[in-house]
Amino acid sequence: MNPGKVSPKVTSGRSAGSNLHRKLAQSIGNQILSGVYAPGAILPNEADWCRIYGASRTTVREAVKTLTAKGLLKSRTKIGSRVEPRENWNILDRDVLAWHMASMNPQEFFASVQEVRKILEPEIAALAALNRTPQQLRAITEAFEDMRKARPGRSSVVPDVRFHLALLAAANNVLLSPFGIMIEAALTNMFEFTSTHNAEPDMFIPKHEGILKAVARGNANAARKAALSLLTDTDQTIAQVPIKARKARKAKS
Amino acid sequence: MNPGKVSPKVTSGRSAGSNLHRKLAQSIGNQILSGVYAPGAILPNEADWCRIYGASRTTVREAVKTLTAKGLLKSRTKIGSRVEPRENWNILDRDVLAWHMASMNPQEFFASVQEVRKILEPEIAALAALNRTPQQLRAITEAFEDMRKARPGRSSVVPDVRFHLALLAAANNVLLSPFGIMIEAALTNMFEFTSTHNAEPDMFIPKHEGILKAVARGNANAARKAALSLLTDTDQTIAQVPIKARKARKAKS
DNA sequence: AATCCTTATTTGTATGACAATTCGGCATGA
DNA sequence: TCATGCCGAATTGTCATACAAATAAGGATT
Repeated sequence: MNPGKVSPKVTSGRSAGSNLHRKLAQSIGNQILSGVYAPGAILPNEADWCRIYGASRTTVREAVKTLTAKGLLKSRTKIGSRVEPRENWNILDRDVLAWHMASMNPQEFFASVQEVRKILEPEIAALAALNRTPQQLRAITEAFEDMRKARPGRSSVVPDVRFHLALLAAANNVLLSPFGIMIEAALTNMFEFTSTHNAEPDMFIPKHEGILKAVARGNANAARKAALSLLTDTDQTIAQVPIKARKARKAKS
Repeated sequence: MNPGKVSPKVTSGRSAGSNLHRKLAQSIGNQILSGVYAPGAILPNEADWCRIYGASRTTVREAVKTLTAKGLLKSRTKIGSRVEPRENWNILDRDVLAWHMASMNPQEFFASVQEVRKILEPEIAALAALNRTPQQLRAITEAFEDMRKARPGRSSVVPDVRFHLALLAAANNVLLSPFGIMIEAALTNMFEFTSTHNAEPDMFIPKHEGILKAVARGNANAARKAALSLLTDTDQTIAQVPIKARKARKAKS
C-alpha cells in the first residue's frame, strides 16, 4: 500500500475533494483509520510525504493541519507527527466517519450505529415533542410527505434522512447535532446493504407517521415509544443480514 | 514582519497554542462561535486576514484549513470563505466546544450538557456493565480509588473525570467517544461555578461507588439506575448555585 | 557520573510567483 | 426581452525557496 508515486489510495471519492491537499488528507486519513499507522506511531515527515505524493510542502502541511484539526494527529518540532489515541479522534466528523466506514466490517459498523441510535433517537423524538418550534414541525412534516410520495427505492432515502435530521434539529440541543452525520451515514449506506426501503414500506411509513403525530401534539412519551419502535423494526431488517457478534476489543491481562 | 501586532482577540488562551496559525484559528474560531460572523456570512479573504493579524498567507491558510476541517468554514475560489450552517459545526471537537463555551451563557450551556448527560450516561453505564473488559474495569476502579483518596476540591475533579471517561471507554462503542470531550468540559468547568466537589462528598462518593459495583458485577439495570441517580443529584447541586456571569479568561499580548 | 553545550533534524513562518476556478458583466444573437 | 457565450478580474490553490525556532541526541567538559 505504499507505491512510490502518486496517491496510495484515493478511495471513497465522496464529497468531491478536487483540491490536492484534500486528496492527501483523505489518503492519509484513510491510512490512519485503516490501521496502517496505529495510534502512537510516528508518521513520515513532511519531506517524505512530499516525495510520496509528489506535492509541495505547503500542500502537505495543509493536509496535515486538516488531520490535526480532526484529532487524528499531533505535530511536534523535531519529532514529527504522531497518531493520536483513538479517543481523541473526531469520529463524528463527516470525513473521519467516512474513512472509518471504509475500513470496517459493515455489520460491525451498523451494530455500533444501531446501538447509539436506539439510545438517542427515542430521546431526540421526545425532546422534539417538547421543544419543537412550529417551523421545525413543518420541516418534519414536509419531509414525511415527501417520503410518502416517493416511490420505494433509492429516492425515498433522501426524504427519510431529511425526516430524521429535521427531528434532530427540533430537539433544539446543539450538543446532539453531531449525530446528524451518523444518522445520515447510517440511513444512506444501510440502503446499500439492506433493502429497507424496498422491503417494507407498509411498515415504514406508518411508523414514521407515528413519530410525526406524537411530536405534533407534543406527546413526549408517545414520541419516544414510536421512535423506539421504528428502530427495533429497522433492527429486524438488518438482522436478515448475517450478524456477527460484537468484537470484544482485546487486550490481555 | 509585523511583530507584536497580534490579533483583535486572543482570548481564552487555553491548551497552549503556541503556534501562530493555532492562535489565528482560535481567534477566528472564537469570532465565529460568538456570532461576529454568522452562518452564511462571507469572511474576510486571505489577504485581509494577513493584514489584520500581520501574518503571512501561509499561516493564515493553515488556520483557515483548521477551521474548515472542524466544519466551521468552506472556501471556494473567487468567493472566499463562508461560514457553514451550525449543524455542520463539529461542536464536540475540543477547540470548538471551548470556543462555544467562551461565548455562551453558562447556565444555558450546562442545561444542554445535563440534558445530554442524562440521556447518555445511564446507557453508557449499562453498556459498560455488559461490555467492559477486566482491564477497563480496573481502570474504572483505580479512578474511583483516587477519587476517594483525594481531598475534596480541585484535585478531586481529575479522578472524577477519569472515572467517567473510563466508564465511557468501557462501553466499547467508538461512536460514543466524542462525548468524552463534553463530559470532561462539563466536569472541569462545573467546578469553576459550583462547588460540587466541596459541597457533598458524602453523597458523591457513594453514588460513584454504586455505579462501579453495578458495572463490576455486570448488572446493566443497576448501573443505569445508579448513573441516573448521580446525574439528578448533580442537577440539584447546579441548581443551588447562583450563576455569576462567566469571566472571560484574558490573555494579553 | 552528571552537567552543559553543540549540532542536526523537523516543524513553523515568510515571500513571491503562477495556476485554476469561477463570478459578474458585456457582447452577441434569437 | 431574454438567452447564450465569452472575457476579465478576484480569490483561492499550488509551488519553490529561504530562514527561524524548537528540541532530541550526542559529545565535551567537569
